[in-house]
Amino acid sequence: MQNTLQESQKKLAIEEAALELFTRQGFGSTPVPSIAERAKVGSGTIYRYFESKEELVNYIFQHWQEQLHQVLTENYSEHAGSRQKFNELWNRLAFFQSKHPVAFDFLEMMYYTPHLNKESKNRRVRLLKFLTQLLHEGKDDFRALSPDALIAIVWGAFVGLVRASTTGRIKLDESLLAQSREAIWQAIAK
Amino acid sequence: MQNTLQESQKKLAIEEAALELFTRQGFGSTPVPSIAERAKVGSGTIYRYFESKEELVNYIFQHWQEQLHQVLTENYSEHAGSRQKFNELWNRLAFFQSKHPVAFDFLEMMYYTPHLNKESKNRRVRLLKFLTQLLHEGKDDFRALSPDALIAIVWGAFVGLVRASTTGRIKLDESLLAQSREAIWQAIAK
Amino acid sequence: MQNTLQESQKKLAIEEAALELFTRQGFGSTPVPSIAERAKVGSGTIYRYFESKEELVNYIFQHWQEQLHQVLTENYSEHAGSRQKFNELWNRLAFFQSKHPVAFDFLEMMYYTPHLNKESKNRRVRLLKFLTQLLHEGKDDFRALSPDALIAIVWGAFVGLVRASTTGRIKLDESLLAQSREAIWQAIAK
Amino acid sequence: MQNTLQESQKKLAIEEAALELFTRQGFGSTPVPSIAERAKVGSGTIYRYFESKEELVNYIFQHWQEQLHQVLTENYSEHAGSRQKFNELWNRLAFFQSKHPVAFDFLEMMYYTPHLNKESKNRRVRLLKFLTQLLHEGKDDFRALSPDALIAIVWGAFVGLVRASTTGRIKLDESLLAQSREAIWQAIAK
DNA sequence: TATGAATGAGAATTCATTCAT
DNA sequence: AATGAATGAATTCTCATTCAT
Repeated sequence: MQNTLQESQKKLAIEEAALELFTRQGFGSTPVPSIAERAKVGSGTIYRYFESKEELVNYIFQHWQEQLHQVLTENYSEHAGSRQKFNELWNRLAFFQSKHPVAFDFLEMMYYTPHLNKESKNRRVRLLKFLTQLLHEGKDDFRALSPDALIAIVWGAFVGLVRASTTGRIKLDESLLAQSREAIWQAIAK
Repeated sequence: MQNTLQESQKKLAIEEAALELFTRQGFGSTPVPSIAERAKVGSGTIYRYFESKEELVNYIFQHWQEQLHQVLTENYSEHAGSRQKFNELWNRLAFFQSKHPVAFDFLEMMYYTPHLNKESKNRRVRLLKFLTQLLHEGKDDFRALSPDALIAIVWGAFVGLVRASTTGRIKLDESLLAQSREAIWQAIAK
Repeated sequence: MQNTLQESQKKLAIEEAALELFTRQGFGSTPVPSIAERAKVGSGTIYRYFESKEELVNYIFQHWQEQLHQVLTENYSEHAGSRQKFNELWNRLAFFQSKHPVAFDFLEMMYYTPHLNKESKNRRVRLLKFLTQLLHEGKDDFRALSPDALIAIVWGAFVGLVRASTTGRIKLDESLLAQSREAIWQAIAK
Repeated sequence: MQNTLQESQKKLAIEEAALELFTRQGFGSTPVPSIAERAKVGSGTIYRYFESKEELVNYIFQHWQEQLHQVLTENYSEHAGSRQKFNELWNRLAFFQSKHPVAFDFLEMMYYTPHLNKESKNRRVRLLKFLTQLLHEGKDDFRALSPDALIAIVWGAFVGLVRASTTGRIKLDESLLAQSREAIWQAIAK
């Protein structure tokens, strides 16, 4: 059985179940046996793939952080203007969130947690650095705020919309996404 | 011992310790005895004041949500314009966050958790309704987005800045606060 | 305040509450604070009168065993016949049980428990010895069984009737008491 | 491992240990870990088989009540006379008690306890109903007392003998059993 | 490789007892 | 004398992890 290119079905089921439960209940309130049950595997099986619950949560974090990284960074058109780059970024963020809403919440929730190890935190930092660089390149087009502050505003606003959608206060559809993209652009543009 | 006007010192110490630890480690990863230790009380003492760990977390949530509510809602000038109202709101948010940074993080983190009961969630909703109403009153001055969406953007951006500050990426001082207030205004203003 | 002849009201309230709760729930399932609550005293007060929960249960046992002893042994007519003595014994047992049903159950329940100390067990033995002697005196009138066996039968049958009455299967009134006295006499008489 | 016909060895060891300790010390004075220790299992194991300590005690009660029921009710000869039926009942009671002395004490002790649930109490009532019916069938041969009263007397006397044997006051051998059977017959026979 | 029964350390909670008032 | 808040050891129960099959 080819296990090089393709992860074991069981391992995937475990990751999927853990992602769901960690996100819904938090790391500390999620028993390993309940992950096993949801993944339809024995709880011993989890320990064939992951050394511990901590390793599991870090693995998942890194996996999805990587996915997010790829979506946000791949194939950026070099000669696009700041506005286009921003639109692109916003759209990709929305794309990722819509494809993987639970993973997005998970990443957002776990990053401020003591359960992540150095490497996991680094992965996040790496993405932030890319975004910083992106904004830095067009800095003349942006409000006189540090790239980090601009990113905090954009990212935070997006997360705010996602949360409001999760709690049912808004419906985050194409139209709202486009309108809010325009709104946030106004916030950061010079 | 005067216990009428003043909450028991022990109870306050417990609330304080629990706030800190829940925020730092999460509800499920915080053992009751560690709260007791930090509060410098016996662990049995916690159960004299709170029926369970769940009751404790809800009590703290409701207490701070109430504080936040007061800060954000008290004494609004009726005849202020939208811009002034927005500035006021932002400033108050910043004021509360700077006075009670841990409590702010706690509220932000716990609201999306299954550990809160109905009443706790209601308290949050009540605040959101107030903000909705505030924006609705000046709706002609705002971008054509639902009040809920506008709030999500403003609140989210603010939280984003706080988070970036917590992780050390930015320094959230008076100046940055003022600049970002201006930025977000541009996002929501018509 | 005279405390020599008369026990403190508080002490009596504690004994009364403990008797009730120990009997209903068992020694190990009765918290000291719940005794205090029922006795309407502070839980510290219990420890002014009794060194420990164990001392309390033994005190109560000895107290009621003493009462039972007195009722069953006082003023026996020397020149009564065996039948009359038996009737007298049965009637006194019934009298005590009807006056102090909870105490009777308590004594019956606690005697087979490891919570009683030597002295408490001795008190019971002393009563059994008296009864043995009583039966021994009239041994020619009784079935050829050891006094201990006869006592076991009589006492057991009485307890059986009390239990059936407690669970509501029978009504232990004068008439039934008299009839069963006659029945048991037939069991032990020669 | 064949687990269809045979209960798990561990479960049996737990039941056995709990039966012993509950009987000796009472429900409330028996810590779960001490049951585990006696059963030579980890204390967590107990909770794999029983949801709680309460469920454990009820399970054991129902199990042994069932055994007692079978012994006392199986294969009664339809055309036996009252005297023979009574002898049979007494002998079976003695048989069960001699085979399972601890279980007999346990049943006797627990029935008057608030730790049993409805179903457990019902099991006992079912047996009493059977006995009532048995006595009712031969009611012309018995003293003019309600079947429930007669049962209370017989059962109580038997328990009295068992208790006296437990405390070492008598030796409950074949001969004494036969003699006391005759004695009790005299108590209940017309 | 996969399982899930078993474990015991650790979690939440209770309670016998103490002690400051 | 009386209280009841406070305590921490003990109790019930959970769960991360192991291991025999």
